[in-house]
Amino acid sequence: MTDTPVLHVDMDAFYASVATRDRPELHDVPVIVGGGHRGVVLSANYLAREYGVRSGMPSARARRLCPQAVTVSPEHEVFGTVSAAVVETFRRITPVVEVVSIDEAFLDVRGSVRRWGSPVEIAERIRATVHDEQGITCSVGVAASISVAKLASRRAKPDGVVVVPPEEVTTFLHPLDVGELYGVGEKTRAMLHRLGLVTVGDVAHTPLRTLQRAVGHAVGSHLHELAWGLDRREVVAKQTPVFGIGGGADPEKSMGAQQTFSRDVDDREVVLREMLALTGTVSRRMRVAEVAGRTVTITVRFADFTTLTRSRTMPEATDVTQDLYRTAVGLFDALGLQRARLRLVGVRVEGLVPRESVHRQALLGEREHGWSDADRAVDRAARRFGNAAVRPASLLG
DNA sequence: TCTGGGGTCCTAGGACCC
DNA sequence: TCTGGGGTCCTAGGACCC
Repeated sequence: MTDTPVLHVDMDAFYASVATRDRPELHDVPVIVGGGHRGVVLSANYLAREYGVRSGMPSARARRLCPQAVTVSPEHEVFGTVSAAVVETFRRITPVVEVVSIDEAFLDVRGSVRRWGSPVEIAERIRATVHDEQGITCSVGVAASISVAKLASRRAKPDGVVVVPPEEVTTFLHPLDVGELYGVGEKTRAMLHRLGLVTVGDVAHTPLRTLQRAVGHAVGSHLHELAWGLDRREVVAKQTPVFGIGGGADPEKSMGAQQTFSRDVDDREVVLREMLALTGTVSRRMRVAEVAGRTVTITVRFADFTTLTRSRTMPEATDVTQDLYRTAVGLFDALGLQRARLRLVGVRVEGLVPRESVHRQALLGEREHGWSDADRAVDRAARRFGNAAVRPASLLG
C-alpha cells in the first residue's frame, strides 16, 4: 500500500539538453534552441535562464537579454527518438504511463512497488537510468494525485525529486502563487491578483461562487478543487500522436496548420498560395489518419497582431484538398480585406470523423469530381519522391 | 528583429426545433 | 392576443498548455 503512487517525470530543459549533450563545448555557455527570424525560444539551458531567457519568449528579446548565448536549431527527429527511449524506460517500470508531451509523463506505480521499491526509490531509479542511457537529467514529483505531482516536479527542478505526502498537500500548495496552478495563465493570474487572490491558499478560502463569477463557471470550480488538492483523475496509459499509432492515443478532434510570413503580406495571390499549401498539408495528414472533417476554420493575423477566425460547416465531411481549399478561400474573400497587411494565415479542419463513416453520397460526389483520386495520387507520389516533389502548379516558383 | 505552431476546452449569442 | 423553455448546432473569440 502506497499513499503517493503518482509520479510526474519532466525532462530538464529538454530540447537544450538533447541539443548539447554531445557537444561539450556548449556545456558551460548559455544556449537557446529555436529563435529564428520572427520566432520564439523553444528551450533554453539553465545558464541562459539566469539572464531571464524563457521558452516561448520572442527570440529578439532573448537575444537582447543574453547576446552571448549560442543559438542552435531544433532537430525534431532527435528529440522524438530520445523521448521515445525515455518512455520505454518508464514502461519497464509500469505499464500505466500517460505521455503528456514530448518531455513529460505521469506514471502510476501502484503495481510496481513490490518489485521496484517505494515511489521515491522508483523516481531515483528512473532519473539514474535516463541519465545513464540518454545523457540528460530529469526531475520527478511524487504525490497522491496528478495535479500535486505536477507541481512537485516543478519544485524539484533541476535534477531533483520532491515528494508531497497526503498530509502535507495543503501545506505545500497554499503558499504557492496562483499562477502555478494548471489552467491559470497570464490573464487569469492577473485577474485573480486584482481581486487580491495571490496565493493558492487565497483561492482555497474564497467562496466558490465568488471565484466562478470572476473567472467563469468551469475554471472557477476547477481552481477551487485544485487549491484543496482535490483531483480524482487517474493516470491513464496513453501515448501522444508524436509517437505515432499503436499506443492508445486519443483520436484527434481537429487538424490544422498555420504559417507566419517572413514579412507581412498584402497580396491576395500570395495569401491564397499559402492557404493552398497549408490546406494540402492538413488534408494529407487527414488522409494518413483516415479521417474527414466538416468544419473549416481560417485564421488571419494582421500586422498589428490582432487575430480573427472565420469558420464554415459543410453538409458532409471531406478530406478532399480542393473542397477544403474552396471553403477556405470563400471565408477569406468574405472578409473583404483591401490590401490589409497580414502576418499569418492558418487553416484548421474540425469535426473529424473516421473516413469510413462518411456518407456514401459525399464519396460518390468526390469520384465525379475526380479530386479524391487526384489527392491519393499526390499522396503516393509524395511518399515515393518526398513532399517537395508534388505540389499544385500555383506553388511552383 | 517582438510575439511559432499544434492542439483542447469554455463561453456566449443566435438559430432552430419540439 | 405580451414574454415558454430546454436541447442542440453553429459561429466567434478567448484562455490555456506544451
